[in-house]
Amino acid sequence: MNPDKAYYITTPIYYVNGRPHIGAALTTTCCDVLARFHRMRGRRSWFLTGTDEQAPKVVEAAQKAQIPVQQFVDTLAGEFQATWRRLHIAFDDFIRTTEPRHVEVVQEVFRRLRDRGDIYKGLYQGWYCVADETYFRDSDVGEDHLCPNPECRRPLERKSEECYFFRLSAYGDRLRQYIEANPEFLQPDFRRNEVIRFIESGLRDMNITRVNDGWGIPVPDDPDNVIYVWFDAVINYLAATGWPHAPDWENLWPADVHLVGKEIYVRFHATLWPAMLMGLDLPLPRTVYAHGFWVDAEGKKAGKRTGGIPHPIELAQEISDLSGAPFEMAADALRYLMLREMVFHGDTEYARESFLGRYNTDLANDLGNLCNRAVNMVTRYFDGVVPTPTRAEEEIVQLARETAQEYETALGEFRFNAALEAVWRLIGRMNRYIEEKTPWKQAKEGDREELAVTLYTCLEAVRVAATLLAPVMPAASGALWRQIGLPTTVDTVRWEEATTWGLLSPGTTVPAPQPLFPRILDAVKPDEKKRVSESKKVETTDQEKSRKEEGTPPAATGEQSAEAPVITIDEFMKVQLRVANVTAAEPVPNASKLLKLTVEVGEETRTILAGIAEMYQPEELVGKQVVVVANLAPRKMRGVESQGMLLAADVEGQAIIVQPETRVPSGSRVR
RNA sequence: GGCGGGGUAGCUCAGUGGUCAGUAGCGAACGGCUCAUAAUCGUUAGGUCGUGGGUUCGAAUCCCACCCCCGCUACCA
Repeated sequence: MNPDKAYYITTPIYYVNGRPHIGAALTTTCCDVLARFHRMRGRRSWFLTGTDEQAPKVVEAAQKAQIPVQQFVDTLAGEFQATWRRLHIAFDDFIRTTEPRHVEVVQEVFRRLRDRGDIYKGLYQGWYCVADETYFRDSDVGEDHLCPNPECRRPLERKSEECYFFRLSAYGDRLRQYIEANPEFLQPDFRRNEVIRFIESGLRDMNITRVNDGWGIPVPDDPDNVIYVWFDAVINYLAATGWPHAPDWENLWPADVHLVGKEIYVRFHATLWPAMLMGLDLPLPRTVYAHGFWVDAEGKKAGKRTGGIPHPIELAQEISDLSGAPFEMAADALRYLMLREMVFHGDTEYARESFLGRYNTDLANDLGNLCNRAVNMVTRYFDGVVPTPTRAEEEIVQLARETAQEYETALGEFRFNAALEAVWRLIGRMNRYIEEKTPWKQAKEGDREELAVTLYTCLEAVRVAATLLAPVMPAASGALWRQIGLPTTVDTVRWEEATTWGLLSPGTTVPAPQPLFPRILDAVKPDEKKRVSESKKVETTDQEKSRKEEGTPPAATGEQSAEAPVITIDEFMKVQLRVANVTAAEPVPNASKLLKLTVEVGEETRTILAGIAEMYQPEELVGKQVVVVANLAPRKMRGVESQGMLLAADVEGQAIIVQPETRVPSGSRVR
């Protein structure tokens, strides 16, 4: 193995269509923690993050904001970097897909794969959704030519064009073999199974270019086309190493970890990207790990109150405001809280009360107060000078050593919460230790020798805890070290300091004790006005191709009013709405949402399919009057032709049918 | 419907055949202590381990069926 090979870890590159959100903050913080951890252990580590700026959606967002595209992406890329800095994220490199170094490598990859026949030109016909950046086959698109994604439903563009395909279909077998031979490659385990099943279902060649409309990376020797966003995006991991010309690119590649959210895992990071690398004859990343999302309590038991999920900086600011802690400490608190609350492999409910509550219990009460009471007693009983212990408390020394081991193991398995729990077991033990030793009695009884042992042990334990926590809370660890009189900083700290007992020198002077994490006094009561009335699931990861949000930066959390275009009365009158009587209704086989209705529209009998099975029983519909679109082109679904469309109100995804206020003749025109 | 994940103490979860299900965290109750940020420590909370079968000397843990929840996906024209 290359002895100069760095520990290379990446986040996905984030879309610059809005500000960073807490999901991106989670991914990025996790990477930062791992990078810091490995650095602390003496291995060179290299942490890459960046922004994805080549997408058509970016152009859209810029236009909407009425800002030149380049300026738009510059601003947002700057905002990402600023956000990460404020959250103490020490990335080593920040790649932007508009940078020449990225563009050149994308084109080089394209050339190489084309030369070996893995990229070929073909004809693509289909519907394209700009918002989702996805093509749909004819069979997926209805007569209205709206995006089939139920949460998008924007108008599609018809595209019939020559474009390039990546021969993904050729890599299924090799991928499977590789995945099965390398259990570390895809994690967690159950995700690996999903990938294998996805591959078994048959990989299709992927269309990877589109017509050049002035934004995007031109196809080499064919500048009328630009490279499609996914193909482009994943290459950033390689581009940042300097491949293929930089002499030391192999000191970075292959990546040790690609950490991504689960939504971009199966199709892109676990299949497309590895297949591309195979085509380039490059080694695959050692591990690709998918984590889950934050979700809110929507759909859970009624009465559970939660708000929306705020932006990370705002959340840190709120913690700072409520507690009185400086922003840097609050930012570290947020880092801790995210990692401690997250069940990393799965989805986790975000609850404001839970975050703030844990701030108090874990950080203020357990850790902060432990440090405070220890330092306070040193000040009170030893004039602020670290006493000389006559012996070591073997049990505590042993526990500290075990804690470090557990922490190390857990981080190696991406179990951030378990790593932190281990540290808190040490902290909890120390609070108990103080109760057992009752140093205030030792002081009163003049047992200076035992008192020295007790307090020194406490300070040492705080030192070890601070060291273990340094990757997670770099600023807070610094504050803890300062509080016990040490000059240690996150830049100089080494892992061995966590596994070596007794590094704090007796005679050291400690500063006057101060609460590091001041308690939040009214955390229990949710702050009503702060609560953003919100809905649904708040996604949280990385580069969400499926993101529904508009590309505007502000924290506007309201519903996306899909600003309908104004139409004329003539246009409206093209739509023939008529009252119909439902004469029969039955479920459609193999469809959970569809009902097949037989309706009479005047003299005419029609079959209409409606997606209302979740709200209505067939029998309760018979005899009802409904409103249908009578002149809609027929469309087959589940093998049944629907001759019209039933009108229904969309209430959070549930369909409520529209009826005349009193009974009217069947066939009556509605307008 | 297909594929995947899950249903364990009030809440969040550990726990993949065997001392009576967890030393778990939060919340709650009671008690102790006073160095400390109304902090901390102790005790308590007696939960049909979703339901019904089966395998086994023995299952929360294996098998089958069913119910419910979540994710991806197909179907709401």
